[in-house]
Amino acid sequence: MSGDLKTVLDEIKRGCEEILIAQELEEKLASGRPLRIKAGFDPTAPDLHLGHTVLINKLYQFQQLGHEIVFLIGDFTGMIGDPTGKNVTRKPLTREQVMANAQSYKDQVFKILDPEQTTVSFNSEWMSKMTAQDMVQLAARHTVARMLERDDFAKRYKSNQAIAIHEFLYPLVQGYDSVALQADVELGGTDQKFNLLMGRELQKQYGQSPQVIMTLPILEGLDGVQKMSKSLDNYIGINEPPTEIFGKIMKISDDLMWRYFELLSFESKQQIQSYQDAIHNEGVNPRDIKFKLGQELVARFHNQQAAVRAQQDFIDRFQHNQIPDDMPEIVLPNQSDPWLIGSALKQAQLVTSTSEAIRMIKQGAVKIDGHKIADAKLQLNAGSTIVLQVGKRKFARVTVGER
RNA sequence: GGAGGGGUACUCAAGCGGUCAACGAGGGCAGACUGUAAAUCUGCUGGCUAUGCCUUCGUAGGUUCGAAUCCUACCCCCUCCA
Repeated sequence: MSGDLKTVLDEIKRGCEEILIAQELEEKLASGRPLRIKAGFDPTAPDLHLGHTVLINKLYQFQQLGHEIVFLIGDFTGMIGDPTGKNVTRKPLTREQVMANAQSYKDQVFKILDPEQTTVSFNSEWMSKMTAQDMVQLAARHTVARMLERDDFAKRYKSNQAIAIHEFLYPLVQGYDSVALQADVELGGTDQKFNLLMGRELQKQYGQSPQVIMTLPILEGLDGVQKMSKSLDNYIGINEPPTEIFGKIMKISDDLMWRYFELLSFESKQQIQSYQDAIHNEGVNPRDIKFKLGQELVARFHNQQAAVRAQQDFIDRFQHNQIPDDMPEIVLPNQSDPWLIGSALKQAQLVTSTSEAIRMIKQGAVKIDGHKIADAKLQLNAGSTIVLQVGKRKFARVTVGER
């Protein structure tokens, strides 16, 4: 194996949980022809966060090496619903909905992927042409025993929970997609392993060279423990504003930073290693390395200029304790009684209730124009404009109404 | 169909007639320390122009001066038996 190929392989394997079969991947890469790399996605409306981009980054890597990416939207499989034990058959989305969601995917993933080298396809293209006979023949290629090897099926079967027959079709259809696409490699999350292997099996039976499967880990969220998800509110959305992305990156722990470097950064492994060395050997502040990660990600989802600004904003605000330039502008309506600080904070949405406002004041978290206040019954001067601050991050410029 | 057990704040989980806006833990928020990191320490963690008032312990009634706590009905969850 040439040294060059070895470096390529190293980067391809980076971050992967499992590659089956690694040997075959090496052979396919060594052949020199562009490979077809498949990854499947739900047809539901996407709202991508960094966790989702782990997989997309891997696709991008392949793309950089000149391979063909097939971004497969499972509009047909979406009707079935990936078996979880609770899912019933989902309502099929209308064509319009599918197309709208597909567009939304494109808007998001093309912040990473090169549209020129990406084929977006829908599995209804071939699946909806199948006759009942075709479907039966496809089903005939697999046994119930094999299906029951899948973890969640096995569990449910053992505990006497219902498994509807159509649930078996999900892996079959997903697997058949690989046949239809003649995929060389399929990427997926670790939870997709069974389905990915199904593709291999079916390809063998259809006389194709079986795809290599690569599973990628579920990214930990900002807490460093649980998986990144919107519902746990430990995520960084790729559509978030630059200062948010940058700020959230700065908030992660040092340990998690390296994990993010491995899975999210396009820096080479050597480069990342050199960062670690710099911290350990030269006493470089890890914060400054974190800056690089923040910069890279903001630049990816916005642009280089925004990245520089986000960092400067961060430095101004937190290292120099400056009040930021842009913040929500709130006008408190005129009223006969003077505005009390508690209601004003609530009105400005810096707290959710006046009770919370009073608690915050007691804890010394509230500042007016940068000066800490202690009086929970403070009255604001009618007609004045002030900057209210709660904690380190929440600001609002407030104009107090006349009496 | 029968027999038990249980539903308490964001989550888990005490409380089993007044001192309960409800122990404790986790999470979250804030303060200190920092590098807005982690770890650690401290405080807070129903609402309200607020030494008081209002609403909350599955739902609806009832007993009582007074109920998360007792009674009745209903709904939901779990376990065992058939």
